[in-house]
Amino acid sequence: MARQAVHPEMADVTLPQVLSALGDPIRLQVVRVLSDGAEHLRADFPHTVADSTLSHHMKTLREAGVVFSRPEGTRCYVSLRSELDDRFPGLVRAVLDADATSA
Amino acid sequence: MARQAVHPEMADVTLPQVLSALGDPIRLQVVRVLSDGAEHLRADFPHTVADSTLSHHMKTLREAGVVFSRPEGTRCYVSLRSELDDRFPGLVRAVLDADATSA
DNA sequence: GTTGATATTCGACGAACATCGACCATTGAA
DNA sequence: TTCAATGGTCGATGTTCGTCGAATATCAAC
Repeated sequence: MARQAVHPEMADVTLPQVLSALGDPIRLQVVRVLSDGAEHLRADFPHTVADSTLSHHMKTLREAGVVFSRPEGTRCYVSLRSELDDRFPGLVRAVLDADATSA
Repeated sequence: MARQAVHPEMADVTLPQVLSALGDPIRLQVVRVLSDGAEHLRADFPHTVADSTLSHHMKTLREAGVVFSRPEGTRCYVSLRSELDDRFPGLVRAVLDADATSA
């Protein structure tokens, strides 16, 4: 993969930014996959869009402080950023619960 | 005001739609004002944008099932839609709490 | 009626976004 | 040292979004 791991400081992350990032069906689907707390690879995420498009969504989630990307070799392990819960306690949980009960 | 009351069925409201609606600073500010559970008038909302712009944001919130508009005379009373909490339990509360603790 | 207050709609604009295909960068292995 | 695999970046394109001012609709009060 190309370099890069631009993760913002949690203090710089705003609530509208986070909600906006979660307010897209594909990105929400990504977060749902990550909700088990484990690291996941590209293969676990939706193939409903082009790879480049998914990259874009990942970038959005990363820049909103929602996910953490850890490159390893040619792979890229993605997980939820736990610090997000320090900044906005209970928020992600509430969103995931809402997502689960609305299915 | 022009006749209007396009409130969607709660069942048709999607989570991304709600999150997207809340993912804007001005709309979030509106929801914060409404968080006391009471009805509010235009005058209570931010004057930082043009009236027409605020109308637009109100429409977005209405169509996302977040707020309820009740015209009365020339006024327009706006409040949070309580059914939203039936559809996505705890969501709005979590967002408002996150908003409060991040200030 | 006419006027004034209040809110929505309309038409327009630039900015931001989602999407794609094509290309580039990094790495591990043949 | 090539090569394939993985994933990120770039440029283009069409769409949506936030914003405004102006026009319109509604109602109250005179």
